[in-house]
Amino acid sequence: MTQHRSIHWFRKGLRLHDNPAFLKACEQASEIYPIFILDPWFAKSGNCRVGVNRWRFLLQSLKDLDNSLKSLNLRLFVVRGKPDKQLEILCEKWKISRVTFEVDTEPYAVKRDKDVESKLTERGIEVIKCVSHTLFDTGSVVKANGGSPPLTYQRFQTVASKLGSPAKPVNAPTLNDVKGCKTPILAAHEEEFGVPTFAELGRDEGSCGPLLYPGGETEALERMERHMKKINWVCSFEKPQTSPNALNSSTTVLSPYLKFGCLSSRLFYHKLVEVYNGKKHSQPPVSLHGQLLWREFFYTVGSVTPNFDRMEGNPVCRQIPWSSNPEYLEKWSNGQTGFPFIDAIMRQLRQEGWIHHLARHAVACFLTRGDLWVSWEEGMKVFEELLLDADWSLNAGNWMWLSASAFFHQYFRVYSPIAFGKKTDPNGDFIRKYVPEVKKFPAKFIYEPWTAPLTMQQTAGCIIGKDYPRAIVDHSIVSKANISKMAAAYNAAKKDNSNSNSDNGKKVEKSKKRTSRTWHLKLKGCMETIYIYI
DNA sequence: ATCGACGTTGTTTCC
DNA sequence: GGGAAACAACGTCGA
Repeated sequence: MTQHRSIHWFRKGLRLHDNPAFLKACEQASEIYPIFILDPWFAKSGNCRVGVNRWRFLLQSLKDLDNSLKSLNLRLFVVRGKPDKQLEILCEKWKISRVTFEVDTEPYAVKRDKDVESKLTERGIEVIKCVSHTLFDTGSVVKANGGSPPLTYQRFQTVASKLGSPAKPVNAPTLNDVKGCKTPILAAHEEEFGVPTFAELGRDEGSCGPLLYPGGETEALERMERHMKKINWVCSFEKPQTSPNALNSSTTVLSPYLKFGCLSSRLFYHKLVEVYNGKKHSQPPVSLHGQLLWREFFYTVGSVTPNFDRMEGNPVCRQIPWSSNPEYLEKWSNGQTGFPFIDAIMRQLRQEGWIHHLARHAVACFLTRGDLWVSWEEGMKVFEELLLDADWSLNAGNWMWLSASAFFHQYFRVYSPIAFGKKTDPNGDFIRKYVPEVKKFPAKFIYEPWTAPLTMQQTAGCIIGKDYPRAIVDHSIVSKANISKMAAAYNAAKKDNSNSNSDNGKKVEKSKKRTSRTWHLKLKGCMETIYIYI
Protein backbone atom coordinates (compact mmCIF):
# COMPACT_ATOMS: atom_id res chain seq x y z
CA MET A 1 0.00 0.00 0.00
CA THR A 2 1.36 3.42 -1.04
CA GLN A 3 2.24 5.73 1.80
CA HIS A 4 1.57 9.19 0.43
CA ARG A 5 2.95 12.42 1.72
CA SER A 6 0.15 14.81 0.83
CA ILE A 7 -0.45 18.51 0.66
CA HIS A 8 -4.05 19.71 0.76
CA TRP A 9 -4.11 23.24 -0.59
CA PHE A 10 -6.92 25.32 0.96
CA ARG A 11 -8.00 28.41 -1.03
CA LYS A 12 -11.74 28.79 -0.83
CA GLY A 13 -13.31 25.73 0.79
CA LEU A 14 -12.11 26.73 4.27
CA ARG A 15 -13.83 23.80 5.94
CA LEU A 16 -13.51 20.14 6.80
CA HIS A 17 -17.11 19.07 6.05
CA ASP A 18 -17.91 18.25 2.43
CA ASN A 19 -14.28 18.51 1.45
CA PRO A 20 -13.65 15.53 -0.84
CA ALA A 21 -10.21 16.80 -1.89
CA PHE A 22 -9.09 16.90 1.73
CA LEU A 23 -10.29 13.31 2.21
CA LYS A 24 -8.26 12.33 -0.85
CA ALA A 25 -5.19 13.88 0.74
CA CYS A 26 -5.73 11.68 3.81
CA GLU A 27 -6.20 8.45 1.88
CA GLN A 28 -3.19 6.14 2.16
CA ALA A 29 -1.15 8.97 3.55
CA SER A 30 1.49 8.81 6.25
CA GLU A 31 1.94 12.56 6.36
CA ILE A 32 -0.47 15.35 5.50
CA TYR A 33 0.30 19.04 5.23
CA PRO A 34 -2.83 21.24 5.09
CA ILE A 35 -1.70 24.60 3.69
CA PHE A 36 -3.13 28.00 2.88
CA ILE A 37 -0.97 30.31 0.77
CA LEU A 38 -1.05 34.06 0.96
CA ASP A 39 1.26 36.81 -0.05
CA PRO A 40 1.39 39.50 2.64
CA TRP A 41 2.91 41.87 0.09
CA PHE A 42 -0.46 42.13 -1.63
CA ALA A 43 -2.19 43.17 1.57
CA LYS A 44 0.36 45.88 2.22
CA SER A 45 0.71 47.10 -1.32
CA GLY A 46 -2.96 47.93 -1.67
CA ASN A 47 -2.98 45.96 -4.91
CA CYS A 48 -5.86 43.90 -3.67
CA ARG A 49 -9.35 45.11 -3.02
CA VAL A 50 -9.80 43.49 0.37
CA GLY A 51 -11.07 45.72 3.15
CA VAL A 52 -10.11 45.25 6.76
CA ASN A 53 -13.38 43.51 7.67
CA ARG A 54 -12.85 40.82 5.06
CA TRP A 55 -9.24 40.33 6.20
CA ARG A 56 -10.61 39.74 9.68
CA PHE A 57 -13.14 37.24 8.35
CA LEU A 58 -10.36 35.37 6.54
CA LEU A 59 -8.01 35.31 9.54
CA GLN A 60 -10.81 34.05 11.79
CA SER A 61 -11.69 31.38 9.26
CA LEU A 62 -8.08 30.22 9.14
CA LYS A 63 -7.85 30.11 12.93
CA ASP A 64 -11.03 28.07 13.09
CA LEU A 65 -9.68 25.71 10.46
CA ASP A 66 -6.43 25.28 12.38
CA ASN A 67 -8.38 24.52 15.56
CA SER A 68 -10.49 21.90 13.82
CA LEU A 69 -7.36 20.33 12.35
CA LYS A 70 -5.78 20.25 15.81
CA SER A 71 -8.65 18.11 17.05
CA LEU A 72 -7.60 15.61 14.36
CA ASN A 73 -4.00 15.90 15.57
CA LEU A 74 -3.18 17.87 12.41
CA ARG A 75 -2.22 21.52 11.86
CA LEU A 76 -2.69 24.25 9.27
CA PHE A 77 0.35 25.80 7.59
CA VAL A 78 -0.17 29.37 6.42
CA VAL A 79 2.50 29.77 3.78
CA ARG A 80 3.78 33.21 2.78
CA GLY A 81 4.48 33.82 -0.91
CA LYS A 82 3.23 33.06 -4.40
CA PRO A 83 1.44 29.74 -4.84
CA ASP A 84 3.43 28.26 -7.73
CA LYS A 85 6.78 29.09 -6.17
CA GLN A 86 5.84 28.01 -2.66
CA LEU A 87 4.28 24.74 -3.78
CA GLU A 88 7.47 23.94 -5.65
CA ILE A 89 9.61 24.66 -2.59
CA LEU A 90 7.40 22.77 -0.15
CA CYS A 91 6.93 19.72 -2.35
CA GLU A 92 10.71 19.42 -2.49
CA LYS A 93 11.22 20.09 1.21
CA TRP A 94 8.49 17.74 2.41
CA LYS A 95 9.02 15.09 -0.32
CA ILE A 96 5.39 15.37 -1.36
CA SER A 97 3.83 12.73 -3.62
CA ARG A 98 0.26 14.04 -3.81
CA VAL A 99 -1.35 17.48 -3.91
CA THR A 100 -5.11 17.95 -3.59
CA PHE A 101 -7.36 20.98 -3.89
CA GLU A 102 -10.93 22.05 -4.60
CA VAL A 103 -11.83 23.17 -8.11
CA ASP A 104 -12.12 26.95 -8.46
CA THR A 105 -13.92 28.12 -11.60
CA GLU A 106 -12.93 31.78 -11.60
CA PRO A 107 -10.83 32.46 -14.70
CA TYR A 108 -7.73 33.69 -12.85
CA ALA A 109 -7.85 30.62 -10.61
CA VAL A 110 -8.32 28.27 -13.54
CA LYS A 111 -5.14 29.60 -15.09
CA ARG A 112 -3.23 29.52 -11.79
CA ASP A 113 -4.31 25.94 -11.12
CA LYS A 114 -3.55 24.76 -14.62
CA ASP A 115 0.00 26.10 -14.37
CA VAL A 116 0.51 24.62 -10.92
CA GLU A 117 -0.88 21.27 -11.99
CA SER A 118 1.37 20.96 -15.02
CA LYS A 119 4.45 21.86 -12.98
CA LEU A 120 3.62 19.33 -10.26
CA THR A 121 2.71 16.61 -12.72
CA GLU A 122 6.04 17.11 -14.48
CA ARG A 123 7.75 16.32 -11.20
CA GLY A 124 5.75 13.12 -10.89
CA ILE A 125 3.47 14.46 -8.19
CA GLU A 126 -0.12 13.28 -8.30
CA VAL A 127 -2.68 16.12 -8.44
CA ILE A 128 -6.27 15.49 -7.35
CA LYS A 129 -8.99 18.12 -7.82
CA CYS A 130 -12.59 17.81 -6.62
CA VAL A 131 -15.68 19.88 -7.34
CA SER A 132 -17.21 20.95 -4.04
CA HIS A 133 -17.56 24.74 -4.09
CA THR A 134 -20.57 24.71 -6.41
CA LEU A 135 -23.67 22.50 -6.55
CA PHE A 136 -22.73 21.22 -9.98
CA ASP A 137 -19.62 20.99 -12.08
CA THR A 138 -20.12 24.30 -13.94
CA GLY A 139 -18.49 22.76 -17.01
CA SER A 140 -21.16 20.10 -17.26
CA VAL A 141 -23.90 22.74 -17.03
CA VAL A 142 -22.32 24.58 -19.95
CA LYS A 143 -21.96 21.31 -21.84
CA ALA A 144 -25.58 20.34 -21.17
CA ASN A 145 -26.58 23.72 -22.61
CA GLY A 146 -24.75 22.99 -25.86
CA GLY A 147 -21.41 24.62 -25.08
CA SER A 148 -22.49 28.09 -24.04
CA PRO A 149 -23.70 29.15 -20.61
CA PRO A 150 -27.42 29.57 -19.97
CA LEU A 151 -28.13 33.30 -19.89
CA THR A 152 -31.51 33.31 -18.20
CA TYR A 153 -32.43 31.84 -14.85
CA GLN A 154 -35.22 29.78 -16.36
CA ARG A 155 -32.89 28.31 -18.91
CA PHE A 156 -30.39 27.60 -16.17
CA GLN A 157 -33.06 25.79 -14.14
CA THR A 158 -34.07 23.67 -17.12
CA VAL A 159 -30.49 22.70 -17.86
CA ALA A 160 -29.63 22.07 -14.22
CA SER A 161 -32.68 19.88 -13.75
CA LYS A 162 -31.37 17.62 -16.50
CA LEU A 163 -28.31 16.99 -14.32
CA GLY A 164 -30.45 15.75 -11.46
CA SER A 165 -30.07 16.62 -7.81
CA PRO A 166 -26.73 18.12 -6.73
CA ALA A 167 -24.28 15.61 -5.26
CA LYS A 168 -24.67 14.89 -1.55
CA PRO A 169 -22.02 16.44 0.70
CA VAL A 170 -19.33 14.11 2.01
CA ASN A 171 -18.73 13.81 5.73
CA ALA A 172 -16.01 15.65 7.59
CA PRO A 173 -12.92 13.52 8.30
CA THR A 174 -12.94 11.66 11.60
CA LEU A 175 -10.01 10.57 13.73
CA ASN A 176 -10.46 7.21 12.07
CA ASP A 177 -10.04 8.72 8.59
CA VAL A 178 -6.70 10.25 9.58
CA LYS A 179 -5.30 7.46 11.71
CA GLY A 180 -1.77 6.60 10.69
CA CYS A 181 -1.56 10.08 9.21
CA LYS A 182 0.27 12.89 10.91
CA THR A 183 1.38 16.48 10.40
CA PRO A 184 5.04 16.83 11.35
CA ILE A 185 5.31 20.10 13.28
CA LEU A 186 8.45 22.08 13.94
CA ALA A 187 9.07 24.07 17.09
CA ALA A 188 9.02 27.23 14.98
CA HIS A 189 5.62 26.42 13.46
CA GLU A 190 3.84 29.51 14.79
CA GLU A 191 6.51 31.93 13.58
CA GLU A 192 6.87 30.34 10.16
CA PHE A 193 3.37 29.02 9.43
CA GLY A 194 1.00 30.58 11.97
CA VAL A 195 -2.13 32.52 11.00
CA PRO A 196 -0.94 36.08 10.25
CA THR A 197 -1.65 39.02 12.50
CA PHE A 198 -3.16 42.27 11.26
CA ALA A 199 0.23 43.89 11.77
CA GLU A 200 1.88 41.44 9.38
CA LEU A 201 -0.70 42.41 6.76
CA GLY A 202 -0.09 46.08 7.41
CA ARG A 203 -3.69 46.53 8.58
CA ASP A 204 -5.17 48.03 11.69
CA GLU A 205 -7.52 45.73 13.56
CA GLY A 206 -8.90 48.78 15.35
CA SER A 207 -10.44 50.03 12.10
CA CYS A 208 -12.66 46.93 11.86
CA GLY A 209 -16.38 47.37 12.40
CA PRO A 210 -18.43 45.55 15.04
CA LEU A 211 -17.96 41.78 14.87
CA LEU A 212 -21.39 40.70 13.62
CA TYR A 213 -20.34 37.81 11.41
CA PRO A 214 -17.28 35.98 12.76
CA GLY A 215 -15.45 33.94 10.14
CA GLY A 216 -15.06 30.18 10.15
CA GLU A 217 -16.68 26.83 9.57
CA THR A 218 -17.83 26.45 13.17
CA GLU A 219 -19.73 29.72 13.04
CA ALA A 220 -21.10 28.85 9.57
CA LEU A 221 -22.56 25.53 10.68
CA GLU A 222 -24.09 27.06 13.81
CA ARG A 223 -25.60 29.88 11.81
CA MET A 224 -27.08 27.48 9.26
CA GLU A 225 -28.53 25.21 11.98
CA ARG A 226 -30.05 28.21 13.74
CA HIS A 227 -31.97 29.08 10.61
CA MET A 228 -32.89 25.50 9.73
CA LYS A 229 -34.72 25.21 13.05
CA LYS A 230 -37.20 27.87 11.90
CA ILE A 231 -39.10 25.42 9.72
CA ASN A 232 -41.98 27.72 8.84
CA TRP A 233 -39.63 30.55 8.06
CA VAL A 234 -37.54 28.35 5.76
CA CYS A 235 -40.59 26.92 3.98
CA SER A 236 -42.23 30.29 3.41
CA PHE A 237 -39.01 32.20 2.57
CA GLU A 238 -39.47 34.50 -0.42
CA LYS A 239 -36.57 36.81 -1.08
CA PRO A 240 -38.55 39.78 -2.46
CA GLN A 241 -40.63 39.78 0.74
CA THR A 242 -37.62 40.29 2.98
CA SER A 243 -36.63 43.74 4.13
CA PRO A 244 -33.57 45.66 2.88
CA ASN A 245 -33.53 47.94 5.90
CA ALA A 246 -34.32 45.72 8.88
CA LEU A 247 -32.14 46.45 11.90
CA ASN A 248 -31.62 42.73 12.36
CA SER A 249 -30.95 41.09 9.02
CA SER A 250 -34.06 39.60 7.45
CA THR A 251 -32.13 36.91 5.58
CA THR A 252 -29.62 34.22 6.62
CA VAL A 253 -26.34 36.11 6.04
CA LEU A 254 -24.76 32.82 5.06
CA SER A 255 -23.27 34.47 1.96
CA PRO A 256 -19.84 35.27 3.47
CA TYR A 257 -19.55 31.66 4.62
CA LEU A 258 -20.54 30.35 1.20
CA LYS A 259 -18.05 32.67 -0.49
CA PHE A 260 -15.10 31.45 1.56
CA GLY A 261 -16.44 27.91 1.56
CA CYS A 262 -16.77 27.83 5.35
CA LEU A 263 -20.17 26.39 4.45
CA SER A 264 -20.70 23.93 1.63
CA SER A 265 -23.46 24.94 -0.77
CA ARG A 266 -24.24 21.24 -1.20
CA LEU A 267 -24.67 20.76 2.53
CA PHE A 268 -26.95 23.81 2.71
CA TYR A 269 -28.91 22.57 -0.30
CA HIS A 270 -29.51 19.12 1.16
CA LYS A 271 -30.32 20.50 4.63
CA LEU A 272 -33.05 22.50 2.92
CA VAL A 273 -34.29 19.32 1.21
CA GLU A 274 -34.64 17.78 4.68
CA VAL A 275 -36.51 20.77 6.05
CA TYR A 276 -38.81 21.01 3.03
CA ASN A 277 -39.51 17.27 3.14
CA GLY A 278 -43.23 16.66 2.69
CA LYS A 279 -44.15 20.26 3.46
CA LYS A 280 -45.53 22.95 1.26
CA HIS A 281 -42.66 25.34 0.52
CA SER A 282 -41.65 28.27 -1.65
CA GLN A 283 -39.94 27.62 -4.98
CA PRO A 284 -37.05 29.02 -7.00
CA PRO A 285 -36.26 31.71 -7.89
CA VAL A 286 -37.50 33.25 -4.63
CA SER A 287 -36.97 30.32 -2.22
CA LEU A 288 -33.76 29.54 -0.32
CA HIS A 289 -33.04 26.76 -2.85
CA GLY A 290 -33.58 29.47 -5.44
CA GLN A 291 -30.87 31.61 -3.83
CA LEU A 292 -28.35 28.79 -4.16
CA LEU A 293 -29.34 28.40 -7.80
CA TRP A 294 -28.75 32.12 -8.40
CA ARG A 295 -25.25 31.67 -7.04
CA GLU A 296 -24.78 28.69 -9.33
CA PHE A 297 -26.15 30.61 -12.30
CA PHE A 298 -23.64 33.44 -11.97
CA TYR A 299 -20.77 31.06 -11.21
CA THR A 300 -21.60 29.19 -14.40
CA VAL A 301 -21.79 32.25 -16.67
CA GLY A 302 -18.71 33.76 -15.00
CA SER A 303 -16.68 30.61 -15.54
CA VAL A 304 -16.73 30.82 -19.34
CA THR A 305 -17.49 34.43 -20.28
CA PRO A 306 -14.46 36.46 -21.39
CA ASN A 307 -13.95 39.70 -19.47
CA PHE A 308 -16.94 38.93 -17.26
CA ASP A 309 -15.97 41.65 -14.78
CA ARG A 310 -15.76 44.39 -17.42
CA MET A 311 -17.99 46.01 -20.01
CA GLU A 312 -15.50 46.07 -22.87
CA GLY A 313 -14.89 42.78 -24.57
CA ASN A 314 -17.62 41.13 -22.53
CA PRO A 315 -20.04 39.39 -24.91
CA VAL A 316 -22.97 39.33 -22.47
CA CYS A 317 -22.67 42.98 -21.46
CA ARG A 318 -24.48 45.81 -23.21
CA GLN A 319 -22.18 48.68 -24.15
CA ILE A 320 -23.39 51.80 -22.38
CA PRO A 321 -21.63 55.20 -22.47
CA TRP A 322 -21.26 55.73 -18.72
CA SER A 323 -19.64 58.94 -17.53
CA SER A 324 -16.60 59.06 -15.37
CA ASN A 325 -17.53 61.16 -12.37
CA PRO A 326 -15.00 60.75 -9.53
CA GLU A 327 -16.88 63.18 -7.31
CA TYR A 328 -20.19 61.30 -7.56
CA LEU A 329 -18.39 57.99 -7.09
CA GLU A 330 -16.58 59.20 -4.02
CA LYS A 331 -19.76 60.58 -2.43
CA TRP A 332 -21.69 57.41 -3.18
CA SER A 333 -18.90 55.23 -1.86
CA ASN A 334 -18.67 57.12 1.44
CA GLY A 335 -22.37 57.60 2.07
CA GLN A 336 -22.45 61.34 1.37
CA THR A 337 -24.99 61.59 -1.45
CA GLY A 338 -27.52 63.52 0.60
CA PHE A 339 -30.10 60.73 0.21
CA PRO A 340 -30.33 59.28 3.73
CA PHE A 341 -31.56 55.87 2.55
CA ILE A 342 -28.66 55.48 0.10
CA ASP A 343 -26.11 56.86 2.57
CA ALA A 344 -27.36 54.62 5.39
CA ILE A 345 -26.85 51.53 3.22
CA MET A 346 -23.38 52.58 2.07
CA ARG A 347 -22.32 53.32 5.64
CA GLN A 348 -23.67 49.98 6.85
CA LEU A 349 -21.67 48.34 4.08
CA ARG A 350 -18.47 50.14 5.07
CA GLN A 351 -18.91 49.50 8.79
CA GLU A 352 -20.32 45.99 8.85
CA GLY A 353 -19.39 44.36 5.53
CA TRP A 354 -22.86 43.11 4.75
CA ILE A 355 -26.02 44.73 3.35
CA HIS A 356 -29.29 43.15 2.25
CA HIS A 357 -29.71 42.08 -1.34
CA LEU A 358 -32.40 44.68 -2.03
CA ALA A 359 -30.28 47.37 -0.40
CA ARG A 360 -27.57 46.41 -2.92
CA HIS A 361 -30.20 46.88 -5.63
CA ALA A 362 -31.11 50.33 -4.41
CA VAL A 363 -27.54 51.66 -4.23
CA ALA A 364 -26.43 49.91 -7.43
CA CYS A 365 -29.33 51.32 -9.41
CA PHE A 366 -28.64 54.74 -7.89
CA LEU A 367 -24.96 54.71 -8.91
CA THR A 368 -25.59 53.53 -12.46
CA ARG A 369 -28.74 53.82 -14.58
CA GLY A 370 -30.95 55.37 -11.90
CA ASP A 371 -29.18 58.54 -10.87
CA LEU A 372 -25.42 59.03 -11.10
CA TRP A 373 -24.73 57.38 -14.48
CA VAL A 374 -21.41 55.98 -13.25
CA SER A 375 -20.15 52.66 -14.64
CA TRP A 376 -21.18 49.48 -12.81
CA GLU A 377 -17.49 48.48 -12.83
CA GLU A 378 -16.75 51.25 -10.33
CA GLY A 379 -19.51 50.13 -8.01
CA MET A 380 -18.37 46.54 -8.34
CA LYS A 381 -14.88 47.53 -7.15
CA VAL A 382 -16.28 49.25 -4.07
CA PHE A 383 -18.40 46.20 -3.21
CA GLU A 384 -15.38 44.00 -3.86
CA GLU A 385 -13.46 45.82 -1.18
CA LEU A 386 -16.17 46.19 1.42
CA LEU A 387 -18.38 43.11 1.23
CA LEU A 388 -17.49 40.13 3.41
CA ASP A 389 -19.20 37.98 0.80
CA ALA A 390 -17.55 39.65 -2.22
CA ASP A 391 -17.67 36.84 -4.73
CA TRP A 392 -16.22 37.52 -8.17
CA SER A 393 -18.91 36.00 -10.39
CA LEU A 394 -21.85 37.09 -8.26
CA ASN A 395 -20.54 40.59 -7.85
CA ALA A 396 -19.97 41.18 -11.56
CA GLY A 397 -23.18 39.38 -12.56
CA ASN A 398 -25.38 41.30 -10.17
CA TRP A 399 -23.84 44.65 -11.11
CA MET A 400 -24.59 43.93 -14.76
CA TRP A 401 -28.10 42.93 -13.72
CA LEU A 402 -28.83 46.08 -11.77
CA SER A 403 -27.34 48.41 -14.37
CA ALA A 404 -29.46 46.63 -17.02
CA SER A 405 -26.25 45.72 -18.82
CA ALA A 406 -27.02 42.00 -18.91
CA PHE A 407 -29.64 39.47 -17.75
CA PHE A 408 -32.14 42.21 -16.83
CA HIS A 409 -33.46 44.63 -19.43
CA GLN A 410 -36.38 46.60 -17.99
CA TYR A 411 -34.30 49.71 -17.51
CA PHE A 412 -37.41 51.86 -17.07
CA ARG A 413 -38.01 50.24 -13.69
CA VAL A 414 -35.97 52.53 -11.50
CA TYR A 415 -35.69 52.30 -7.74
CA SER A 416 -36.53 55.54 -5.97
CA PRO A 417 -33.93 56.50 -3.36
CA ILE A 418 -36.80 58.11 -1.45
CA ALA A 419 -39.82 55.83 -1.87
CA PHE A 420 -38.28 52.35 -1.90
CA GLY A 421 -37.09 52.21 1.69
CA LYS A 422 -40.34 53.63 3.07
CA LYS A 423 -42.22 50.45 2.21
CA THR A 424 -40.40 48.38 4.83
CA ASP A 425 -39.24 51.13 7.22
CA PRO A 426 -41.73 54.01 7.21
CA ASN A 427 -40.31 55.46 10.41
CA GLY A 428 -36.76 55.50 9.05
CA ASP A 429 -35.20 53.64 11.99
CA PHE A 430 -32.55 52.19 9.70
CA ILE A 431 -31.58 55.69 8.58
CA ARG A 432 -31.55 56.97 12.18
CA LYS A 433 -29.01 54.27 13.07
CA TYR A 434 -26.56 54.76 10.21
CA VAL A 435 -27.04 58.46 9.40
CA PRO A 436 -27.20 59.97 12.89
CA GLU A 437 -27.00 63.51 11.47
CA VAL A 438 -30.67 63.29 10.48
CA LYS A 439 -31.94 61.08 13.28
CA LYS A 440 -34.05 63.81 14.85
CA PHE A 441 -36.08 64.51 11.71
CA PRO A 442 -39.73 63.44 11.83
CA ALA A 443 -40.58 60.33 9.79
CA LYS A 444 -42.36 62.47 7.21
CA PHE A 445 -39.09 64.15 6.22
CA ILE A 446 -36.37 61.68 7.04
CA TYR A 447 -36.13 60.19 3.52
CA GLU A 448 -35.90 63.68 1.98
CA PRO A 449 -34.72 66.01 4.72
CA TRP A 450 -34.06 68.90 2.31
CA THR A 451 -37.83 69.36 2.04
CA ALA A 452 -38.13 70.09 5.76
CA PRO A 453 -38.65 73.76 6.64
CA LEU A 454 -35.57 75.51 7.96
CA THR A 455 -37.06 75.86 11.46
CA MET A 456 -37.56 72.11 11.57
CA GLN A 457 -33.97 71.55 10.42
CA GLN A 458 -32.85 73.81 13.26
CA THR A 459 -34.95 71.88 15.77
CA ALA A 460 -33.50 68.61 14.44
CA GLY A 461 -30.02 70.09 14.88
CA CYS A 462 -29.16 69.43 11.26
CA ILE A 463 -29.07 72.12 8.61
CA ILE A 464 -29.14 70.55 5.16
CA GLY A 465 -26.13 71.67 3.16
CA LYS A 466 -24.15 72.28 6.34
CA ASP A 467 -24.50 69.38 8.81
CA TYR A 468 -25.61 66.87 6.17
CA PRO A 469 -25.16 67.20 2.41
CA ARG A 470 -27.87 68.46 0.11
CA ALA A 471 -28.99 65.72 -2.34
CA ILE A 472 -26.39 65.59 -5.13
CA VAL A 473 -29.01 65.08 -7.86
CA ASP A 474 -32.71 65.66 -8.37
CA HIS A 475 -33.89 62.07 -8.68
CA SER A 476 -37.08 62.83 -10.60
CA ILE A 477 -35.13 64.72 -13.26
CA VAL A 478 -32.01 62.59 -13.68
CA SER A 479 -33.85 59.27 -13.57
CA LYS A 480 -35.99 60.34 -16.54
CA ALA A 481 -32.97 61.61 -18.44
CA ASN A 482 -31.13 58.37 -17.71
CA ILE A 483 -34.01 56.23 -18.95
CA SER A 484 -33.68 58.08 -22.26
CA LYS A 485 -29.95 57.45 -22.32
CA MET A 486 -30.57 53.76 -21.69
CA ALA A 487 -33.11 53.69 -24.53
CA ALA A 488 -30.52 55.29 -26.80
CA ALA A 489 -27.85 52.74 -25.81
CA TYR A 490 -30.27 49.86 -26.42
CA ASN A 491 -31.29 51.33 -29.78
CA ALA A 492 -27.68 51.81 -30.80
CA ALA A 493 -27.01 48.13 -30.12
CA LYS A 494 -30.03 47.13 -32.17
CA LYS A 495 -28.92 49.37 -35.04
CA ASP A 496 -25.40 47.97 -34.93
CA ASN A 497 -26.76 44.48 -35.25
CA SER A 498 -29.01 45.23 -38.18
CA ASN A 499 -26.25 47.22 -39.93
CA SER A 500 -23.74 44.44 -39.72
CA ASN A 501 -26.37 42.07 -41.03
CA SER A 502 -27.43 44.15 -44.01
CA ASP A 503 -23.79 44.91 -44.86
CA ASN A 504 -23.27 41.28 -45.53
CA GLY A 505 -26.40 41.12 -47.60
CA LYS A 506 -26.95 37.59 -46.44
CA LYS A 507 -29.03 36.02 -43.73
CA VAL A 508 -26.35 35.78 -41.14
CA GLU A 509 -27.92 37.53 -38.19
CA LYS A 510 -28.14 34.53 -35.86
CA SER A 511 -24.85 32.91 -36.77
CA LYS A 512 -23.06 36.25 -36.77
CA LYS A 513 -24.26 36.89 -33.26
CA ARG A 514 -23.14 33.45 -32.20
CA THR A 515 -19.63 33.88 -33.57
CA SER A 516 -19.17 37.12 -31.74
CA ARG A 517 -20.15 35.24 -28.63
CA THR A 518 -17.65 32.44 -28.94
CA TRP A 519 -16.75 31.28 -25.47
CA HIS A 520 -13.01 31.33 -25.25
CA LEU A 521 -11.20 32.35 -22.14
CA LYS A 522 -8.93 35.28 -22.60
CA LEU A 523 -7.05 36.01 -19.46
CA LYS A 524 -5.91 39.43 -18.46
CA GLY A 525 -2.76 39.67 -16.45
CA CYS A 526 -4.23 42.30 -14.16
CA MET A 527 -6.71 39.89 -12.63
CA GLU A 528 -4.00 38.06 -10.78
CA THR A 529 -3.03 41.15 -8.82
CA ILE A 530 -6.59 41.89 -7.85
CA TYR A 531 -8.00 38.55 -6.83
CA ILE A 532 -5.15 37.36 -4.76
CA TYR A 533 -6.02 33.92 -3.62
CA ILE A 534 -8.82 34.97 -1.32
C1' DA B 1 -42.60 34.43 -38.56
C1' DT B 2 -45.30 36.95 -35.51
C1' DC B 3 -47.35 37.69 -31.23
C1' DG B 4 -48.24 37.36 -26.53
C1' DA B 5 -46.71 35.99 -22.00
C1' DC B 6 -43.22 36.45 -18.92
C1' DG B 7 -39.23 38.09 -16.42
C1' DT B 8 -36.64 37.00 -8.31
C1' DT B 9 -38.02 42.03 -5.83
C1' DG B 10 -40.53 49.83 -9.62
C1' DT B 11 -43.25 54.07 -8.95
C1' DT B 12 -47.09 56.93 -9.00
C1' DT B 13 -51.76 57.78 -9.28
C1' DC B 14 -56.31 56.79 -8.73
C1' DC B 15 -60.23 54.56 -6.87
C1' DG C 1 -55.22 51.47 3.25
C1' DG C 2 -55.03 48.29 -0.44
C1' DG C 3 -55.33 47.01 -5.06
C1' DA C 4 -55.21 47.97 -9.82
C1' DA C 5 -53.93 50.57 -13.86
C1' DA C 6 -50.86 53.74 -16.13
C1' DC C 7 -46.39 54.84 -16.91
C1' DA C 8 -42.91 53.37 -21.05
C1' DA C 9 -41.93 49.64 -23.22
C1' DC C 10 -36.72 46.13 -22.64
C1' DG C 11 -35.32 40.93 -24.34
C1' DT C 12 -36.37 36.01 -24.40
C1' DC C 13 -39.01 32.17 -25.18
C1' DG C 14 -42.39 29.35 -27.03
C1' DA C 15 -46.74 28.56 -29.40
